[in-house]
Amino acid sequence: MLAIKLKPPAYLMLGMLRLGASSGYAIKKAADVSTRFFWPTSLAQVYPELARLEREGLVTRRDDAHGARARSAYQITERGEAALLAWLRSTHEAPLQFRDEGVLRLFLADAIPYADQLALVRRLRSRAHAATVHMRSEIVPLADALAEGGTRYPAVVARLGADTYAYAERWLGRLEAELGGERLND
Amino acid sequence: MLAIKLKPPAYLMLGMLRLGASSGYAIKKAADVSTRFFWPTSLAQVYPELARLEREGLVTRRDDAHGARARSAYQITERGEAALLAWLRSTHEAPLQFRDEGVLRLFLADAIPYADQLALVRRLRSRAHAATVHMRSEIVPLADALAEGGTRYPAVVARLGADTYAYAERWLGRLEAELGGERLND
DNA sequence: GTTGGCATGTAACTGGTTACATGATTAG
DNA sequence: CTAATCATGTAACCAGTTACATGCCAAC
Repeated sequence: MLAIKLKPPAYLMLGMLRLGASSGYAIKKAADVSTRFFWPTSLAQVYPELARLEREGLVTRRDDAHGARARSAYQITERGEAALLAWLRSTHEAPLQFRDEGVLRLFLADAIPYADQLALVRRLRSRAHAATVHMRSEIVPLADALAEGGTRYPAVVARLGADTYAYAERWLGRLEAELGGERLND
Repeated sequence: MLAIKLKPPAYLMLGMLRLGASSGYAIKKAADVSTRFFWPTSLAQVYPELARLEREGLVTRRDDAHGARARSAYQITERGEAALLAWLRSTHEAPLQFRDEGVLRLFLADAIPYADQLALVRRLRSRAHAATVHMRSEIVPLADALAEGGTRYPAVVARLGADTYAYAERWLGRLEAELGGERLND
């Protein structure tokens, strides 16, 4: 069988279909409360990508209108399933990449006086705190509910995210304390 | 004074000029060993952006040829310095965003059998391990050398990065152990 | 003498976002 | 009745990367 190479957003959509989402809109909604933190998605990506997947026979589309409101219900095909599994098993790991304006600021913080440095660190910590709280209170419970149906990895990932944010929060808290004590770069 | 709004790559370049890089090439080289992990940059971004900064009077350019090899030496102006400081002090925090194919795979790992899940987790852990080692052995020492000259935040950021990768590594190690013991989703 | 690093720049492309455009259904 | 949400799609734009193009200088 020919190996099908797709980009990550395509696998995300195949995966969401497998998890029960059927319309493009539903895929986007599901992504917003789960993969958003490590793979954000917009509707303008979802619809064209679904059309492409249909052309390639990785999903099938059927009409699923609700009253007069049009809706398409997509389903993953065997070919689609095979492509998804092959990707999940492939050993090639893309290097992690992230971009963050906050950390960039911190990197350049020697340019500003002590009080501003301290304020910056505080802001970064409170941002990490907000992220931790949000993950723990909003995302983890949803993922845990899924886990009861046997789909466990969303909960694993939610917890990884929440814990990592919490770690960053503690780390920045320690930095703040050190700065407070030491009067670095006044 | 008119508030100048620039995008993060522009501030990165202003900051690198402040830290002693003078040519576009040098900025790119410096970014590759420091900001790469939270703000990667390519030469095709650096040169046009420097030209733009010069047009806006945030940097000045002078000729700095080395023999017959052309080179431009840039310097941050007072206006440039002011713009950088204003950005560093501004309270608005852009939300952290990162994209990672590895975590996306983990999120969808319920689709593959137990052995493959375990292999995936192992790969993610070893990737985190490699990142930790690289940061600790390559990046942190360079940043520490800078710190002796009084520029301390690059070392702070390098340590934050190294520690966070190490945390992820431990976390994935625990997950691996749990999976190994529990035979989740066989 | 030849390889690798220094040095600058542009063109084409890719991946992704925001804004636009439209309309139905449902919950308050 | 009206606001929010469901639902689909396109067009324009933006940020960033890769590939191309060129050539000098230093080290081995």
